[in-house]
Amino acid sequence: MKEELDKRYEPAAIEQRLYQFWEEGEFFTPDADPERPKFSIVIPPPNVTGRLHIGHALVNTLQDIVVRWKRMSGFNTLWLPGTDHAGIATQLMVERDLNKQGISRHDLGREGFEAKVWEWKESYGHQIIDQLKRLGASADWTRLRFTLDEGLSRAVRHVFVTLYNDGLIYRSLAMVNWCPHCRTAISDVEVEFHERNSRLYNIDYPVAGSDRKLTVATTRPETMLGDTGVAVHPDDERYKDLIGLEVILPIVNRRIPIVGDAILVDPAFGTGVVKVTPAHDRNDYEAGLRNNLAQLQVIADDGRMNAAAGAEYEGLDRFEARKRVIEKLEELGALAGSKEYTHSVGIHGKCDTVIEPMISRQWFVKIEPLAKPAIDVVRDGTIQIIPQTWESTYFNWMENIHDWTISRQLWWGHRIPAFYCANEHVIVSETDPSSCPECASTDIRQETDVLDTWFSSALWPFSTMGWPEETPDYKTFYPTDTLITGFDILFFWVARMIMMGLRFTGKAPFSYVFLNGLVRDEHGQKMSKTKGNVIDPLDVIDEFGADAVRFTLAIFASGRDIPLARSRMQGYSAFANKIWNAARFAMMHIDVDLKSAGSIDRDSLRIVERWILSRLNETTSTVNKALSAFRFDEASNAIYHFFWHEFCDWYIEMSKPVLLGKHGTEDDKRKAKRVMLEVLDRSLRLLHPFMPFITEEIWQKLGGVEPSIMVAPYPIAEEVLEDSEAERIINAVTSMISTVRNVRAERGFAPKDRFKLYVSAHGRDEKFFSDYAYLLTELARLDAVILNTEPPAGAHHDVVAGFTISIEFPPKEITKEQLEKTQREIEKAHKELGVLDAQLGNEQFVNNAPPAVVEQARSRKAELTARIEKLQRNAG
RNA sequence: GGCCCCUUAGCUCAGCGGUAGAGCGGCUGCUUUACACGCAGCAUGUCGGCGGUUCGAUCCCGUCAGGGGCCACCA
Repeated sequence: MKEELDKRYEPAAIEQRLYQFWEEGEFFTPDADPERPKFSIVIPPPNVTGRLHIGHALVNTLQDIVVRWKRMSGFNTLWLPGTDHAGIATQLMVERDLNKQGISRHDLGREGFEAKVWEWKESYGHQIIDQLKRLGASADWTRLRFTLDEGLSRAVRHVFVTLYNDGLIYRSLAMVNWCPHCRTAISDVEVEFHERNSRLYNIDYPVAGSDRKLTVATTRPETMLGDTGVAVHPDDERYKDLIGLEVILPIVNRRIPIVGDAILVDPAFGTGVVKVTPAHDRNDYEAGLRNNLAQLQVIADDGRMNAAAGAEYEGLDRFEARKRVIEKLEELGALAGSKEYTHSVGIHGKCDTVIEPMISRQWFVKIEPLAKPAIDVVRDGTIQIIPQTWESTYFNWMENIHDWTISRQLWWGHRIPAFYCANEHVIVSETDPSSCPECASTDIRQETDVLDTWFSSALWPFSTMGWPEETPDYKTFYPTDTLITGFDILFFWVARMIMMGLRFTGKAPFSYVFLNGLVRDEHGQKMSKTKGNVIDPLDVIDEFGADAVRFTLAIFASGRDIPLARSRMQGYSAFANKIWNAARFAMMHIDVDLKSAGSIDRDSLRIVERWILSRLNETTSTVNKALSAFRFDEASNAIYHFFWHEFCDWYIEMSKPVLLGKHGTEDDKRKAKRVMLEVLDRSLRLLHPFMPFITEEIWQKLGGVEPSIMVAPYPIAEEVLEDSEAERIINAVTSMISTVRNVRAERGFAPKDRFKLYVSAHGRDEKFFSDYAYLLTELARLDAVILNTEPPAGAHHDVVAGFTISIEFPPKEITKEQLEKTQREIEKAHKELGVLDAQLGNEQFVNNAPPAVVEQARSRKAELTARIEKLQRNAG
């Protein structure tokens, strides 16, 4: 071997080359071996025109970790990638671009516009895919899907038609959330409520034929133009006599009825009188139906007032109309005051426009029959949501679910497979009908609305596998195993996939849902362009390497929000460099590669080698367990700690005397090299899912049998490698070394000063400390280790890991500070001893506590007693 | 109003019944032949307050106080 590595790890130099090697080697594509168990996962499809942001980086890093882990663990693994057509988002983006050129989508017409968006998709659709590749994502790109692909579109049509025929899709006039900017209906979950400062206006409505007036309050005065009634509580003594009379609506001077409505009106709230605008308010709509009030639409699709609002207001934007109405009311003396008011306002998150409730004919999914079984599978554990605390949120939402508005008045999306004939008969069909089955009319036109993007995403786990055909992929890989996504789309996506999956495949689409948190900045603030605290994953990949970015995301990923800091990524790029240099050191000494290295004769190993293998074994066990439980943080932490602080800090240092020929036989050296190679190999494989690039690069230089580390077997813990004896003794050695270093620094000696160490050890331990004294002399920089001999007067005494030791220093004045420090330590030990004495003196403790705990307390007491005695000698 | 989460070292967080931990930052040494993106050492905590359960509580239960999230309501 003896191959030289560069002194520093340069990620940019290898990442692209290795990714290309993987892709060309077809390592991401599962084989057709039906003997091996399968593992499958589908990507949460990013928007096709999107750009990779840090949230994508997180969710895809976690998926890739799981996928690489499973693949190496022997599963026939499929990670199925794809993109989403993202109806509104994409349409808005393309429209914005057209607007810059002074073109509106209406200039192009529907077909022309659609063609334009497809052009966009061709130009920018691969961008996010390329960016995922830079992250190291090992998805099977040969199976790349897009929600508007023909196959997926057919699944969409099939589901729509089936649900329609089952009576679960209906078309109806109803109050919906209308976005005047996008000019489409949107579903309830798409409405975001934000607190806004506003004013609450009181308006006097004179009662017709009386000198009384009713005062109503509103934050939306312009809607009064569409009022068709006022309501009071039927039992309200103040007003009940007025029910059945009319008020005269100011400005428009229309007479509208006073009705009694116990549901709409809370007599204790405000004036106890409510203006009723059935066409522009959800509650008023219901109240209007109950009381036979007219529905008068005064706001048009585009958010401007229409002719029904009156000539004075027609054509004005609703907010401009609001101002004018207030002015007019003041002028008429009908404004009875106003006050500042904070309330939540429905906003369309995609375009930041205030939602206008509107009556409109839309398509809906009757959701309750779909929700029930979807609740059951989570309740009975068929699907597990992790962290589990999200389950109550899921239940809460599913149990109060409303019908799903699925039609969108957009051009970009799956056009609803419904048709109307000249006689307005509705034909719902997967294929285009040539004539109406009811009236034989051949004058057929298709519904112009498209479906909510989430309608197609809801089918993603099976539509991507070729469903409704029973394709080999569908049979092999559906249902999938795990879903990893953000909690923010639990309702939008996860819940709907569960409902649709159960309904159409009869199976839960996955068994585990891991919901990751939000990536925030280092102080827990949301990342936003305006705050300027956004971390661009591509920037940090350039700066620190993909492995460091991935590792940082993983080590924070426990399901909570992630406070991401550049300093952490810098820290883990240092870790990558550490790995690189450990490998560099190893390769300077190791002279066999993995292919030709024989097996290890464990029985003949020296204790240092037994120890590191035992530590690695425990790490392996921790990592596998943690990954099974989606504890990415615990898994990555365990490897980090092992590699840096056990393997590098201790094992490599302890192996140097042997490797450099300062100690031991040629055979010892050969074994040390073999174990060094073993630990490096296993560590790299263990680490590969987290840091795929650097591990591949080094592992290939070590000459692995498999063509790539990504298809080498993932380490599993083996009981034979557990070695408590080695752990006990090496723990004592490292503790002694730390104590010597510590005391050396405390007493103000230089690192080059050498001392003698006296250790009292008996039986097998005496043999050990005699054979392995070099570990102490080399690492603690000692002259000699002297066993079971009375140390000279003035030596420093201590008890470490059960062994009494003394350090013989050259004569040097002990300072006051040092004495005080010793006193503090004695006090601390006394305090702990006091606690132990109290415990052991307590019959309840001795009788009730587990024997191991009592035993531990006894031995700790013995050690503390001995230690206090030694420390007191140090203090003179 | 309903549900959920958080409060532990200067910062960001692990730990969740048996002697308080990590990373970053700070301080002191060290050009030790893998790595100064390094090595060694040091410091700092009434584990938010108050009760309770327990032989024992940072950990379990109750309660109060701060902070955050989701849903519903908001004339």
